[in-house]
Amino acid sequence: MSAMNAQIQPILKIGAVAKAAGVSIDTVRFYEGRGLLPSPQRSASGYRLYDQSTIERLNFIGRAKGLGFTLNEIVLLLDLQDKGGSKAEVKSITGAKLEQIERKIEDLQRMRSVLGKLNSDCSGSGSVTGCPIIEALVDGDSDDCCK
Amino acid sequence: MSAMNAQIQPILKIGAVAKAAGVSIDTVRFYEGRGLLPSPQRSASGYRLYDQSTIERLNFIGRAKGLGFTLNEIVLLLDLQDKGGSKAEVKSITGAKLEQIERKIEDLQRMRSVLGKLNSDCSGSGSVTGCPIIEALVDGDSDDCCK
DNA sequence: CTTTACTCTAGTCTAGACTCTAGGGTGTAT
DNA sequence: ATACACCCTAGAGTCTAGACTAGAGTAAAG
Repeated sequence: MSAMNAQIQPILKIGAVAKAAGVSIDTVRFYEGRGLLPSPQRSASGYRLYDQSTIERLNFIGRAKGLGFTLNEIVLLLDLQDKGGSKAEVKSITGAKLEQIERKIEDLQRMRSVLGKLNSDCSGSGSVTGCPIIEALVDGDSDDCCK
Repeated sequence: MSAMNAQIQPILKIGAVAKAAGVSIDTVRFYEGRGLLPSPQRSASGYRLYDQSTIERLNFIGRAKGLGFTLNEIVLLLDLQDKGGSKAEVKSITGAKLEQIERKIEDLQRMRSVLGKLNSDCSGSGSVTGCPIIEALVDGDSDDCCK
């Protein structure tokens, strides 16, 4: 009964999990060092041995990264999942991230509007003398935008 | 005639230019090493000596940074100004930056919309079990957004 | 048996923009 | 004379997210 269960989960080496999750082998080892993945079992010769759940965990990490979370934040998220946190804790992380994203969007929009205006003000022909872009940088017409 | 001119520009030491431009002394030295500032004159004892124009140059750098340019790009911009480039060269730098900013804004907006939806889907009370945010990360409902 | 593919550790390297450290010398006010 | 602020150099450290390397051992196929 217990002797058979040992074979139920397919045993994967690092190359296989990496490939299945679409990351590099280096990344898998790096995540282990950063605490995103637990230390795996090892074969007699020292090879890391994984099962399917590691692929899912790697996918979780990839999705969280895609939403803008840093690895440190992902560790927190994984911990909440592993150790059973509260929804409030999850929301406080995602809420903070959302605000961060919003602030960054606003910054970039300000940059875009200033730079877009300067860019269209500049004729694009002739020497740099009198270029409105350079002039703005020199004498500070763009200061309102810049911090 | 020429003997008098030597005193017209106030001579500033590094701490004074740094303070006037709102950057640290380290930053001034760092910019010198990176080629954003020319090697300044030195006093007999080796102190760096600057004049007003350095403060303006530091302000230029600060404004360009505020618009999203990297130090390497700012070197290019300063070179165009110093050595007299063309408006077209300036525009090619700012145009590329503008596109970069636009792409970044789009990325962030995608993140914001996915994360915002997840965040409002989550009640925020009770254990993490069944939290829509975690679930989305686990089973990939957010994959469309994530790259 | 040999080739090829895979894995191991440990450490270095990248970009970007600083920031800090150690161990000194200089300048001025009291 | 001495305290104190200021300045010098060279180089290392910080943060993020890995990529890459060397040198060595292991596994599977022909």
